[in-house]
Amino acid sequence: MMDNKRYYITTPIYYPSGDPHIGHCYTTVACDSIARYKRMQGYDVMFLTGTDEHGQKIEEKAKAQGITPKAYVDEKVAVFKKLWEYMNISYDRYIRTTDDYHVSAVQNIFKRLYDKGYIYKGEYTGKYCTPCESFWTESQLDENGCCPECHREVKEAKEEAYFFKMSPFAERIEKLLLDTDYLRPKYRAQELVNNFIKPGLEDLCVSRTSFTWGIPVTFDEKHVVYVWIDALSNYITALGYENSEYNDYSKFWPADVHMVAKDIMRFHAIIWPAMLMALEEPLPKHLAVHGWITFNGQKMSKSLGNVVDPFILGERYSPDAIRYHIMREMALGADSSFSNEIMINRINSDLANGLGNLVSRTVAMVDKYFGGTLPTEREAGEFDDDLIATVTALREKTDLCVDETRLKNALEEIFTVVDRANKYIDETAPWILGKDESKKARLASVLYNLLESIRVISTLLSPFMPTTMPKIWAQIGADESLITYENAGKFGVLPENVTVHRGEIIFPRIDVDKEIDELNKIIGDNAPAEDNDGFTPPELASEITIDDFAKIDLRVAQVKECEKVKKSKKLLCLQLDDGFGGRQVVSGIAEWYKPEDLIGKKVIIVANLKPVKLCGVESNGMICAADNKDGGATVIFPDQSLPNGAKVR
RNA sequence: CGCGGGAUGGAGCAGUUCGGUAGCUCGUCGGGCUCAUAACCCGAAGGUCGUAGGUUCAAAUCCUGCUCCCGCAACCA
Repeated sequence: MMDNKRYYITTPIYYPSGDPHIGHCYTTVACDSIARYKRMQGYDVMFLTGTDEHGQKIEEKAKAQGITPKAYVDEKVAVFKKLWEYMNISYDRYIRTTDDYHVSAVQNIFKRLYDKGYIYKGEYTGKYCTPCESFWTESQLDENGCCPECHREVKEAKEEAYFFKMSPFAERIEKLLLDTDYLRPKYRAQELVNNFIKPGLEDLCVSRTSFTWGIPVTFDEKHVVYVWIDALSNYITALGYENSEYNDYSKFWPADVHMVAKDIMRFHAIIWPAMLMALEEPLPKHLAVHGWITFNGQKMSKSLGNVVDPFILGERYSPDAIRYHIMREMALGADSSFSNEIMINRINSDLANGLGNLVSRTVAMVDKYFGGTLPTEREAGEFDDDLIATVTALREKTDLCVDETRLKNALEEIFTVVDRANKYIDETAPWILGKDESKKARLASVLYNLLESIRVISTLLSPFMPTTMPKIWAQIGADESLITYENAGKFGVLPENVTVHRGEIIFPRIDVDKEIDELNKIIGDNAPAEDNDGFTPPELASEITIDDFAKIDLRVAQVKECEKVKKSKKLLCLQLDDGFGGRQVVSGIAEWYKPEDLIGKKVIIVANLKPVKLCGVESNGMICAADNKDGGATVIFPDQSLPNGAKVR
């Protein structure tokens, strides 16, 4: 029987190209809460987290700091681990993709897939910058279509690379997504199938020769294993798959839950199952996808200066309050907006006013009316049954929510009971009972029922707030041996003559206005130094000669017609009078300009740009625009009196 | 017509599978209480359930058109 009680849950392995922020906390805290809950239920839990430490970006970051990639990641990993310690994350194992056992395991996996014929050698085509010896994808190129590093021209080039065959698994993956409850929330499945599987699964490029900070392919030393196989296999190598460092694979695989944010859903929903299918290994049971934490409605980003530093918040409100807020706001699949105001209001209303105050007033009454120790005489009353029924039914409800990774709902259920208990105090009015010597037994019953309610609530809450709940147990006089999952389903566990210990206020109330001011100040201080009213000019491109400039033919032209390109959000299609009989240009400015804003206006165009097709529409040239400080673009409008076709120099 | 999700009192959400009194949290207002962290309890106001039609005795819920938002993809010369 006990053999079945195993639970394996993972966070993604994070990419340590910067310091961790509250977004990393989100996934990790969720997993930690589930892991703790499962342990409480008696499961043998494996909770894995770690870091994905290879790749070009790390290589570059390290180079910029003049240190080795390993030294760079060592430093970052220390910060991650410090944060997890601070947030009281109870991971059982921490995997680093630079760990020796992982490296050799990945090499073995790569070789196995090669031997099975699922990996083959092919050619990778992309944009190549000769001076930098680097390949770039279209989207990495700079605004002129040049190398993002040196801003010189790139050319189409090919390099040999290894590819992983995805197509043999398309049908099985489609079934996995549509017909099983693998993906949570499931409504994302249709989108994945339509976008990636129906058009035909493309083979995946799984090796690179353009950088060296990676796991070498054993049978072809020029190549390093690209992120997919390296990173995704962490979930099994950490259990000892293809290595002898650990020996838990047969015990814990398949995983019960992989928790990920939506930006990496695709890899976990399609590529990871395909890899496992190729290896002929069982598939994980669930992939739980959550949204991002947005800050005041915007996605958090360093350049906006709105990255929330968990250490700062934790210092002010305690890590448990942060944990609570994150989990309480988190809905599976959807983004959760984070703002200082929402967080503080939540902490105040739920933790301070609701739970904290319930503990405080209950303990205070036991103190006041009985000197801290309840007498053993009891007298039942009319509201008891309802309270007891609500409390004893709670465990089953939270069990269900946790199993379905709906942590928000689990917390909602628990706080419904907090409210019920607060109401019970009003219903029974202990302060009136306290004035009547003959009602002492009834009063003792009321207070005992409250202590028991608090015991159950705090037990079930302890996976979510592991630091604070023991403080509550101490106050209500609950010996920790009584704090068990078993007892969370029962009423009447505390000794009849329980003694309480009034202590510090568990969740202090926060002054909203004052705190928001101070937080804004802190966040302001953390934001990058701003000049130009928030606009930071990009670095200058490398020097060119007048001859180089002469290669660019800039002309004045007038917009004759303009319309949105259908199937595109950002493109406008413009018919221009360029003084040479007209031309059609497509420009990515639809987000900032309506067609009617532009008709009749003169603009400056790059007239000798090679034509391209965008979204199927031909574009002959480009319209000059400047980045504005809102992150948008502002078209450069020359004087309306200039003739069409006039050269700009 | 690329794919998918959504629009419900001031804010954030549930309800839509299998039509039948529109519910929750926060906020606002009024009342109560005093054990407690100016906390707690009760009550009230506030919604043409995006829009236009259709089916029905009855539609937030089913069907059709439209508008707007979001995500994915594409693309952003």
